[in-house]
Amino acid sequence: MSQDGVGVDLKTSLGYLLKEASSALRAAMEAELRPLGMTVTHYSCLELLAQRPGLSNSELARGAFVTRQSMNVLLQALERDGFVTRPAEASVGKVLPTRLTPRGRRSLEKATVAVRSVELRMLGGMTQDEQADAFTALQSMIRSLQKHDGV
Amino acid sequence: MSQDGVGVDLKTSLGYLLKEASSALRAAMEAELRPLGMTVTHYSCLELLAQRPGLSNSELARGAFVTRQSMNVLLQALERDGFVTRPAEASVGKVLPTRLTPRGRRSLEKATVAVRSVELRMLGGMTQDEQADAFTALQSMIRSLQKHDGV
DNA sequence: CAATGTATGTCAGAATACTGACATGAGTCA
DNA sequence: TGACTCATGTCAGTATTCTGACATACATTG
Repeated sequence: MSQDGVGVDLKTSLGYLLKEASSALRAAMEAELRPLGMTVTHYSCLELLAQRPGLSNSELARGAFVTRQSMNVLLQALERDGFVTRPAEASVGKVLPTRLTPRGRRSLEKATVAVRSVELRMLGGMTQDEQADAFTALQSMIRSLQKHDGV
Repeated sequence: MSQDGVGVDLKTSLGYLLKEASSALRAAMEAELRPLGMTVTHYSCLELLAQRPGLSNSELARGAFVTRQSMNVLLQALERDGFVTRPAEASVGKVLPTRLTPRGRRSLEKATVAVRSVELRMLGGMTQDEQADAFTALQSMIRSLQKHDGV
């Protein structure tokens, strides 16, 4: 467990730290959602739909950071289990707007409480200013990374 | 694509932003590593070994944020392809210290250049102070999240 | 010394996400 | 109008990671 400074120290890399924080957050969320029989992607999908009803499969995929193929199988399962509904045919184009059912909304409510506790715990040791700094820093990173490849 | 503020705005959630940044970073890294025939986990493993030779399978798994089972299959592939070596038997306990081969080191060098360019791009739009703020903020989040479950 | 707890390496099966590919609908432009 | 580009939904197969389980090795504790 000793640290021999051969080359770059991973612990000084913002990229590594970013991955570590994201991984810790995901693990904490999964631990909270597991008792509810929900995965993080599952929850993300429902939360997105609650905030923006009528999102399409592709839009949900982008919002949950998975491929549209992955989101598609998830949506089929959610539809089969009665958490969401999609029209059988598209009214315009091929886009099928998705909406939460009452059951989906109830399921989401419990999950939201659990997830919010995780986020609050994560922010617990930070001042308001530190949170604001982190916010702008993360936005800056995202912007820089997206600049290069596409979009 | 319009934003109706139904409930919590995901764009104001630090957790969501964290996931977005991490996802963008991973995507950018994968885009750079793909031409080299390498995945992010693959690269992480090699980088960890370069910095701390002799790490065990479990230690590598924790460092790369995957399970030790996942790291095990990766190590078997890396060993088969001659990038790393592990002793046939443990000298103490069950721990098998892993080391890079010259071939593994050469492979890592190319990858490091690619990955470093991504990290530099990510930090491009930030001042030194902003980077320091982000660093402490991320560390704070990690600490808070780890406090609750284990360790 | 024996019992317990913790950590490791590994195998097997299941869950999840991915890449590749195709057809369809909408917008653009000559 | 017709050719082209782009985005979407979806199917199929592959790849990766995970969970569960087991045997083993060390440390601790009575």
